[in-house]
Amino acid sequence: MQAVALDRTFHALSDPTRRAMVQRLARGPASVSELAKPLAISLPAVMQHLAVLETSGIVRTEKVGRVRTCSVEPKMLTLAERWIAERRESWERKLDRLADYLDATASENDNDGESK
Amino acid sequence: MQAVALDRTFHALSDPTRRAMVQRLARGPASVSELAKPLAISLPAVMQHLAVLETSGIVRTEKVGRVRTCSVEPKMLTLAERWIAERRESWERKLDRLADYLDATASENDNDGESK
DNA sequence: ATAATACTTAAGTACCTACTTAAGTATTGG
DNA sequence: CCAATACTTAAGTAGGTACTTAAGTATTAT
Repeated sequence: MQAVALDRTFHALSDPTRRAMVQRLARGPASVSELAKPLAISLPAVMQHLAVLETSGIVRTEKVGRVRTCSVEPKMLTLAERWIAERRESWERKLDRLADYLDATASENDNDGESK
Repeated sequence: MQAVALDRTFHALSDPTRRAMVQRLARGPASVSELAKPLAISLPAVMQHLAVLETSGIVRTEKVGRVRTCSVEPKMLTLAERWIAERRESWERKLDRLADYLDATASENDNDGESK
């Protein structure tokens, strides 16, 4: 099962600083210090957030020379997105069937009719 | 901004027990004890998870007599789903533009041609 | 070679989470 | 009425999270 992957992905996205980092990276790759620049926290704190994002699989990083370049890895985003979408759609189908049933019941009452 | 709502929603979804509860509720409303039955934790623990889901807005509950009935509230699911989808799509558009650019560069090298 | 840059590691602190057991409060069936 | 049911509240505990500052280690520019 992929439960642990979802745990990590949703946990990673539950922090506003990490979401800001993902938002920045959605525009394209960035170094750690570029990522840190708009944030009002220390660089080690940024590193810790980055580790959470990387462990979850949302972000991939590669170090060349002294610069670590970070980029989005969309697979995990897609996994999380689909988990939500599937439950939401299941719920909405349920609602639709209920509406259909209520409509059917209402017209039965309208003409007091039964098939057969 | 809706940052706090996203914090709470993603946090709520980051726990496997809470996701199991959402999954059950996606099939239709349930009482607290129905929700608790398949889970290997105490009822107070289930209540605490339920409080997290309710505070996040993912689940709505209503008490009638001694039974509290829980159901999915899809608005917050949609909000979270769209947050992910927008960043993923932004990243994918970026990749597409890069691919286009590389294609264009490649054909320039093929025929060494420039328009005009 | 020296110094600036770009991270990285370590260690400590204040809160937050998920869980437990024990003891409650309403409702409802016999 | 009395007891079973369905939750609810309270309090405690073990472990996790998000930060901090201080002190590193590589790389690159002068």
